[in-house]
Amino acid sequence: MSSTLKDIAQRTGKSITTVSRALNDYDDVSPKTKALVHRVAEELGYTPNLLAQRLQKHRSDTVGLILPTFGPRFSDPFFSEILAGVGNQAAECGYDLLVSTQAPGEKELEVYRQKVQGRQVDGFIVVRTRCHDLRIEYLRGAGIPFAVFGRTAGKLDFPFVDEDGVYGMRLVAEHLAGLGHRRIAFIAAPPDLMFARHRLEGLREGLAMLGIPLDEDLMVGGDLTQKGGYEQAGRLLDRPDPPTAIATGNDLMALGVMSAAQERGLVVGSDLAVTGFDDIPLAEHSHPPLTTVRQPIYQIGRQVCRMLIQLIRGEELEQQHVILQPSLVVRRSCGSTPPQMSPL
Amino acid sequence: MSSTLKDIAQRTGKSITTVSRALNDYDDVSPKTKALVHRVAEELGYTPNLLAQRLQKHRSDTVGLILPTFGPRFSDPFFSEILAGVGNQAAECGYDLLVSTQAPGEKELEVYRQKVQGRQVDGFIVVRTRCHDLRIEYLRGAGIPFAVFGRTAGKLDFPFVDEDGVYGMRLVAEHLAGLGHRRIAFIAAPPDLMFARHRLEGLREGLAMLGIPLDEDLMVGGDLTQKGGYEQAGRLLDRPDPPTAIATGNDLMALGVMSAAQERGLVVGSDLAVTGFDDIPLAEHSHPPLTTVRQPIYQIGRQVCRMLIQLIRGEELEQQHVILQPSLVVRRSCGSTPPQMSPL
DNA sequence: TTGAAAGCGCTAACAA
DNA sequence: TTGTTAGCGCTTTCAA
Repeated sequence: MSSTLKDIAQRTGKSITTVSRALNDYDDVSPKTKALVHRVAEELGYTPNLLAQRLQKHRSDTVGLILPTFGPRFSDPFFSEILAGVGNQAAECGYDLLVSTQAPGEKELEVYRQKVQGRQVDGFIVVRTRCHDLRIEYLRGAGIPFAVFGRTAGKLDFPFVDEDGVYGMRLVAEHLAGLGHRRIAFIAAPPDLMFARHRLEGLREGLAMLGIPLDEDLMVGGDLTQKGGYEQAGRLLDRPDPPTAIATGNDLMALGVMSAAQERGLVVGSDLAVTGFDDIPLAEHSHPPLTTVRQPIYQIGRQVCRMLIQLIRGEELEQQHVILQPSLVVRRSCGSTPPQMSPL
Repeated sequence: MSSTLKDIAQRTGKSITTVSRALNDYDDVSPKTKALVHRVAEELGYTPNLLAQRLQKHRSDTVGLILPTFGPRFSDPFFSEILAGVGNQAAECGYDLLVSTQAPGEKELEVYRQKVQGRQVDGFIVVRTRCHDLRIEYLRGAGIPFAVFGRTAGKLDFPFVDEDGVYGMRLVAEHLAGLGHRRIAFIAAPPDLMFARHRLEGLREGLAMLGIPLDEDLMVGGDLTQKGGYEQAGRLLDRPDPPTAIATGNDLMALGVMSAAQERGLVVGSDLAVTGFDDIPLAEHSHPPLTTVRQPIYQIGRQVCRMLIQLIRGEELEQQHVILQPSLVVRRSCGSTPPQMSPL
């Protein structure tokens, strides 16, 4: 059914070696032979057995990506976009993408180990970093190439791309303050996630710089889901002294916040300001459209993947560390006039 | 850095063969030798080279999944859930998952071919079927195992799992009719997708059975995105004779419909009924919570993957064709009282 | 310009 | 119970 070099060798009367070299376009093969070999290869529908090639070359031409996800009802746009970015970049460079989903915890490192030891991947992409990230420690120790989306609290001696979450949330703080808000709540992302820390820090700094008092009771934790945002917002809004603005650590939670507010008869944009972070596609067409901080996840995915491949190939990295400046996307969830006439 | 059978053989003074058999727990190896080999393997941190194993075994222990996605701003919860389902099932069975994203079109089959010919995968999962699906024709012709989420308009001589979209939309029709709606619009999914056809058919049948006239002008096409739903709903609502209910071919579009309605000052649930299809996580916490048809995507992903693996292993399939009955999830977007007290 | 031979790391048939 | 031999499909010295 599937032909090999041997088949071509037999048909052409050449040796396997010659066939191999002809196919790989070595210049020590006569043009005539090359043409012959190529023709026969075509006829036979030859495709190299990548497994064999890889065994011999000691590379898998595959990058690994393990999505740190929880449970069956998993549907974080962040992962979709990062996957598309990494996947497309890998494909363009001729690499395969090996994907796994594995919740953070005990078994997580085992999966990394297994893929590394079994030589199934040439390198890893790590996404959604934790402050102390065992995955990174493991990969560093294993001496295998890896590139990271995000930073950690420890030594940043690895290649990464990250967005400047501190700056992003400072923009939010300024925006809300500029609109006159003084009681600002924040539904943060889980504190073990590094980006959560940055975003929280950015908000704190921003408010401090503007001289706006910060009520610790209004700083609550969230789980990144719409449901989580909904629940936390409910609690915040049901307080005797509810906030006038609720900022969140990601868009999904912001959508939940809006639902909770609307359920209570509040008009988002006038009775309550809401902001998100990420600018997922859903943010643009929510009601009202969500004011948020734009993080080009897809592009970051591509860039991290490109970094990794350069690393694998032993090329010099143009930049070892990339920190992107996010921008505020003002829509209508804070009641300010959006820059465009219509959200479309 | 990484040890091989040879290393263990040298250290133990045994032959490579014996080591291999000891490690694979053959019963023609003395317990003593086994123990020795295992100990040394442990010491050396031995992990088999999967590439070598696979070459020799003529299997890749990998299943392929190519997400038929469009463009960079890709974020369809459908894909996230199917990915999680397939991925988890594959992992449980000891299979790797090779993922690609590739928009439908010219180059699509090339990607399938490449993975098949290169022996990179033992089989494929096909998702989001088209009425005439070239991917399926190719795989059928290539004689490689595959299992499908969805059906086609052609001969159903392949293993698949699908949901009964006709039935699902009939439930929607009944629900809306029961609430008194007579002018019902439908924003369909792209007509080349098989599930789109089923759902449209279900709505038509349902309305016909109930004796409700169907206005062809209210049957419009959508692109599965929230934005698409938003735009189409805008047109429908701006008509001189707008519908009182808008059903959609998937949840994402329904969310867009709600935005468009709310932007026009309509109250979803009283001024306008909206329904979706899929029951993605977002549907539960939208505002108002979305009445939709529940399709257990994650579970289907698992099941399709299990099927494929059985096929690969040459096991008998319990069922070649599975069609699941979806159920209506009544929330508040149609104004009916939800069955529970609160959406939580 | 070409081919023989070795080897990547592993498994399996066959002998001993 | 163990080792020898061969081979998966490919690439790469090294000689011819």
